[in-house]
Amino acid sequence: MFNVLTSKALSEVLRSNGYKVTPQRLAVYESLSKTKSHPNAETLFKALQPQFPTMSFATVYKSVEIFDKLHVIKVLNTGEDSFRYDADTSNHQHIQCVKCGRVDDISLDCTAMCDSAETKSGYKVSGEELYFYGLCPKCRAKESN
Amino acid sequence: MFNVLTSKALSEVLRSNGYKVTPQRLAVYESLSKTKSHPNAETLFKALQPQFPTMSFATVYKSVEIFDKLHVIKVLNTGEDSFRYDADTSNHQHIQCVKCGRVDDISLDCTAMCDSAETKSGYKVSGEELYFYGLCPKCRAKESN
DNA sequence: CTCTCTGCAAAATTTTTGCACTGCT
DNA sequence: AGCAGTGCAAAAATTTTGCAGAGAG
Repeated sequence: MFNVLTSKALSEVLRSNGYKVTPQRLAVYESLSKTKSHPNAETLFKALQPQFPTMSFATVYKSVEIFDKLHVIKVLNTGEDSFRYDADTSNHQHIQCVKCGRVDDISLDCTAMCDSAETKSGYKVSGEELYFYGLCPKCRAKESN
Repeated sequence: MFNVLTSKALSEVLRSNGYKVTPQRLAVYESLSKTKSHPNAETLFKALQPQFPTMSFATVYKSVEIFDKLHVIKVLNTGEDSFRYDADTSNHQHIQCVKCGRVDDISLDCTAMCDSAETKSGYKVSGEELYFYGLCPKCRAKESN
């Protein structure tokens, strides 16, 4: 279901791939794994500021780049100007509110669709990114007022 | 199937929405509608250079922004650094080669999946963007050498 | 103790904006 | 003729890079 790593597990992944375990990297990952808001680099950076006043943007970007490379996070691409990040690497999709911009998780089975995509395209499909857009429950409620 | 506008039809859409019909806008749209390569702004700009040496990046961006607003093109978001554009507004999806980066069209029926997304999320779903990733036929052939 | 990582600032990239001039209607 | 559009350059926004000093293993 919800699939995030403990600090210990992350440390192990980093170490075994030749990356050093640093407080900054642990902090970036921990911050990401504790939210469901799918933050972008700026939001992530701001969230880390209070506890890590010296943390820099460069470190945030360098950290998520490594995490992405090691497949311990997912990079989301909702069509905004900046990327969002998700520590939950379980197979799931995302839906964004066209009004307030929030991004939520959904869990859909898309094997049939991927198979169909493979057949129709002639590609060897290795992954997919599905984004849905619409009005979130809260905005729907406001809308009907 | 493949759903692009003639210059005449585009002119009509522009005019009826209060936008002026200019050679640059027609050229940007025509260039987009004549390729299946889903170019980004830079590629589009370079393709237009020979015929329109004075064309600027600003004009390309301003044009596609209007086209997007009028729903006569689609903006693609494959996860690269820049956006790609597609003049085909028919209901279809995209697949990108993880090796050579090319983007191809696929046509899938995703009504069932959208319904499922709506039910599971509580959102009122109004649209979706599906991206598949894998090895294109050409790169598969090279791979097996 | 070595060598990677951090943090800062500067650079690179993509996209947007301001403004004088052009040209569509 | 009026006013939106173009084109240039400068600005903004996001991400990347270089490098000196800090710190993990």
